[in-house]
Amino acid sequence: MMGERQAVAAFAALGQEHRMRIVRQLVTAGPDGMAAGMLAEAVGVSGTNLSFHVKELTHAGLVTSRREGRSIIYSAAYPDLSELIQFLMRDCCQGRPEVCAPAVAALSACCKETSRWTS
Amino acid sequence: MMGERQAVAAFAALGQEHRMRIVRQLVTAGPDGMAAGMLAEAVGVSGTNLSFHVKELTHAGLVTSRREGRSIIYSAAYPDLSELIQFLMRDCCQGRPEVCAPAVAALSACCKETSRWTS
DNA sequence: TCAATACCTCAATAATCATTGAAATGTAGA
DNA sequence: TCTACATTTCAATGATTATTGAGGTATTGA
Repeated sequence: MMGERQAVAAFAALGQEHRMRIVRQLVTAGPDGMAAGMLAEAVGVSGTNLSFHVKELTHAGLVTSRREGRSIIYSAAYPDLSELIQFLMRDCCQGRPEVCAPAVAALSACCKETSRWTS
Repeated sequence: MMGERQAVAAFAALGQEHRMRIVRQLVTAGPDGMAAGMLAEAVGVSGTNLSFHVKELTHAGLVTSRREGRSIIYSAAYPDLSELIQFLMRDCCQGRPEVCAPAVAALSACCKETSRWTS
């Protein structure tokens, strides 16, 4: 389960325009991920700069990588992203369920087709 | 609806140990909020420092304040927190519902007593 | 093995952020 | 009005963070 230290690191990582875009790009790209070059172009940063930000995201546990030929492929760390969300939710509910109720409602609608996941 | 700019600002605000604690403390404290002095002690920072961080959180839209006698009372901005969560959820679902399904499951369990909120 | 490609690491610089203490503001009660 | 109290503002300092360019490493195909 995700601790405060780790959650703070993850939020700090997401609190930067380019890193937020990188994560969103990778989440959209899906489990197959994207090569560094493509990702840099999509996000609009130099290769060097992408490398820096991706390393930050990797340390925060939000992104993983693998080599494939002469490319390095980055992917969103789906399980860790999910845990971060759960961390935020868990805290938001501390005695105040009315805070996250609208969020869970929106989420339920968004994920309706997978509502068979029930635990 | 929350935009990227605003979400980045909110995440950046949460990506700092003391600010994260301030927000959690206020969320736990409920809508009645907490006086600055109490909050500073609870979080473990000086009054001056609390003032700085609370201002950051206010700019990020995560905290609101009101004067009450000679105290200033801070409260969590529940609606904005909820929107931030929804922003994260919305993005996590872009074509990949399996990412947030575990989170929504955990959330549903946590907020079971308010499941009458259905939109 | 050579040259080209795709990325990364390192060091330096500029920019932003966190913390502190001193001084100012606004509020309440005598 | 005077004093105590709660909190903020300001200026200065040190600590992180972001970005860049130069040079390095791994992989591929000729």
